[in-house]
Amino acid sequence: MGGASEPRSECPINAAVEAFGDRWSLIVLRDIVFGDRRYFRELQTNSIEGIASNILADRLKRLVASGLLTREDARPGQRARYSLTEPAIQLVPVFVQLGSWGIRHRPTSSALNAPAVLLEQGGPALWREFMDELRREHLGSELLARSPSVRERLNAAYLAAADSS
Amino acid sequence: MGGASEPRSECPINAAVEAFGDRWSLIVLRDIVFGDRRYFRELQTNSIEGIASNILADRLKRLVASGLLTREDARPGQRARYSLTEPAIQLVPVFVQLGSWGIRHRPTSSALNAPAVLLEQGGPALWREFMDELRREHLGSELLARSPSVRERLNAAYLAAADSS
DNA sequence: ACGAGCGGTTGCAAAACACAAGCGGAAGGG
DNA sequence: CCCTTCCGCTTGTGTTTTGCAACCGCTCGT
Repeated sequence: MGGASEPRSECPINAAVEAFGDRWSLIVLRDIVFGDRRYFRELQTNSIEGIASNILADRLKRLVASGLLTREDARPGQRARYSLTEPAIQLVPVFVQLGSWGIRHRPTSSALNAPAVLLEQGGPALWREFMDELRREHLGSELLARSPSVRERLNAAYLAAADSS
Repeated sequence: MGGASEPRSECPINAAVEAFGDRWSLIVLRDIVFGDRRYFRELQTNSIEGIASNILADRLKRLVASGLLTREDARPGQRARYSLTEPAIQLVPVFVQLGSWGIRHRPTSSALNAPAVLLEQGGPALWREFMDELRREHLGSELLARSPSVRERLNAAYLAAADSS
């Protein structure tokens, strides 16, 4: 379980696939990035896809091992918080493109689309703002300014779309 | 085997994960898009990750079933050509972001990086040009202009990087 | 008739996945 | 103290997917 076992190739796309190319890793990361879930139970019980606890435990371990998440302490029996690392935060553009593609080419819910639409329309400037926000929340320095956050706007778009549907 | 079995959710990101979120689908598509491989044996024997023939057969079937590829005829014993569909061509921005991420955050080969770097620097204008090129090659209308193609430039970049390493 | 090339299939073992149940530690209340 | 609740998982079971190697029927050029 310990180690990265020989990459299949040195292709950057293959590297990405090896890091999170399975049916759950991106879903977990999505819930942390967009859903602001940072604890095991939160991730499990609020999962719309219904992830099983053993799979979640395994993915969290792997994502920590591969440097996409960090796990903050917690002695047994206590809440352990997961945080995004800089590499994980830089997945935002990947998520945006995946979301844009999904909206265009698969049947999806307009409510769940709303955040993706907003990010697409906001363009790279909005992505960067969101990434800065994630850095503030996940990489120390939890202080700093408070204007309506990008995630709050994304959630507002979701709720508005959910209400009207 | 026939049908799309109930999506786990209507989230656009989940839709993308369900369509090609496994260890091989994106690799196969990458080889078709960037490597210009359109036949089974080409895909199998030139695969740098070494895909097994049964996995390749299964992925091609699935990608056809989910509308990302088309398979042109071929009675048994004859070459069957696979072509990208419009949804698959629109994965180019996804590939670009995955490649950018891989370069930045994983150990990769500078030769295999070169095309990704070029696409990143070229920006959306170059992506669109490449997508138009793919449309010409894969969606009928195989005619039209001939300036040095984007893929040729990507390959040139790869070869240059491979030589000097 | 023959060999090479074509797109696969088959069998088998190992790994990953899904589902349900349970577990030891910690925290809160009576 | 005891009891309940919540915490992050682990365990056990059966099913599905993967990886590896061998093999198959067909067609085409010679």
